[in-house]
Amino acid sequence: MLEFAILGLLHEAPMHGYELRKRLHDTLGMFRTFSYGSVYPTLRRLQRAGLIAEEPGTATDHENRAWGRKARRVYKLTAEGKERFGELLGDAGPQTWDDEGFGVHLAFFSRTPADVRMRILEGRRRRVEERREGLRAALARAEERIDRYTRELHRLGLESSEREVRWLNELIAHEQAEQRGQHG
Amino acid sequence: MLEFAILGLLHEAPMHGYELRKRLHDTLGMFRTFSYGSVYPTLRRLQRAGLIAEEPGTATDHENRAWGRKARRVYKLTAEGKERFGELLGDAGPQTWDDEGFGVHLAFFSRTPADVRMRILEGRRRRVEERREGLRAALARAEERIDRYTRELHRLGLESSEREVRWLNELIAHEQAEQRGQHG
DNA sequence: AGCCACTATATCGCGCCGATACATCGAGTG
DNA sequence: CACTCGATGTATCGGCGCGATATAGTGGCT
Repeated sequence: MLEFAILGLLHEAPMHGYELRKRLHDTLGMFRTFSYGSVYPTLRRLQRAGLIAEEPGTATDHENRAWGRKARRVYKLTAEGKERFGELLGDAGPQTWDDEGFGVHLAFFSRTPADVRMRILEGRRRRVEERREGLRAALARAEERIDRYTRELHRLGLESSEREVRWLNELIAHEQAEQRGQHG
Repeated sequence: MLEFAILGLLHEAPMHGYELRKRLHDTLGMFRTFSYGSVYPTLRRLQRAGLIAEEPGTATDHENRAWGRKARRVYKLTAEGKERFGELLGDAGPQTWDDEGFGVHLAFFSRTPADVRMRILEGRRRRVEERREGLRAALARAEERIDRYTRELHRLGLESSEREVRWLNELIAHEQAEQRGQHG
C-alpha cells in the first residue's frame, strides 16, 4: 500500500521522505496515515528493488549547506518504478476493497483505467454490504444477550455501512453514465 | 489489543484458539477481525507470560471426547491474567481512541469503570472532531486542485465523522445522566 | 540565553496479516 | 459406497507498518 502511494506521489515530482510523508498525510491522511517508521524503510526497499533512485549529490554536506538543512535524500521514479505503478493501478483484488486499501486506491482513481475503477467500486460495495448484513443479523439476534454498548456500536456501524453503500451506488451510477456518454 | 480481547473473552469460559477467533469475529468482528496468524502466536505469548494456562485434557468433557483426543488446546485465565485484564480495563490512553482500539474497548465497556468509560468516550470524540475539522479544511481548500474522487472520499469521511460525533454525544449524555442518577 | 516547534533521517522491537500446510469430521452428491 | 466440500482445528513464515526513540540543524518567541 505504501509502495503504491509513494510510487504514485513521485509521479508528480522527486521528493524526500519527510515531504512524501507529509503529502501522504494531507491527501489521504484522514483515512490512512503512514509513520516515518514505515516511510524510510520502504524508500530503502524501493531503491534496492530499482523502482526509485536517489538523486545524485543531494545527501552531501556541500548540498546541505546550499539548503541550510540536514542530509536530505531526494528520490525520483525510475522507468521500472513507473511500470510497477502501472501494474498496481490495474489491480482490483481483495485488498483494494478493504478499508486501508480502498482509500489509497481512490486517491489515484483518476489515473486508473475505467474498468478497473468499476471493479474496485463493485468489490468495495460487496464488502460493505456483507458488513451491513452481518451487523443487521447481529442486531436482530442480539436483543437480550448483547450489552448496550456493543449494540450501540453495531447500530453506528450499520448506519455507516448503509450510508457508504448509498455513496458507492452514486459513484457507480456516475461511472456508468460516463461510460455511456463515451461509447454511444 | 488482541491480548485485551482474549483476556476479556476468557473471563466467560475457557476456550481454544479457533473458538476464540470466532467469538472475536462475531462480537467485535465488524470493526476489527483478528487472523489465526495473530491468535495462535498471541496465545503462546500469553501462556509464556503466565496470563493464561492450558487446561489439562479433561476427558470428561463432552466436546473433547466426541472429538477424540485431538490436539485441542483449551486455555483458561490465571489469577495474573485477571489482574492484567483489570489493568487494561483502566487504560484510557491514546490507543483507546483510535479506530482499532476503540471498538475493542467498547466491547468490554460494561466491565470498565464509569470514569474510564467517560475518558475514553471524550478522547474518542476529540479524535473524531480533529478528523472532521481536517476534512472540512481539505474540502474548503480543495475546490480546484483535488480530483473528484478524493473530494467524494473526503465528503463521505466528513459526513461519517459528523455522525459519529453525534453518536458519541448521545453516549456521553447518557453516561452523565446515569451518574447523576446514582449520586443524587 | 533558554526553550520549543519544525525539518529531516534512521533504527528497533513487535503486533498483526495473508498465505500456506496439515488433519479430522459431518453432510451432501453422484 | 466413494467423493468432494466445507467447517473445525493448530501452526508457521515472511513481511508490512507502527510507536518509540535517537540525533541534529534551523528558526522564532520570550
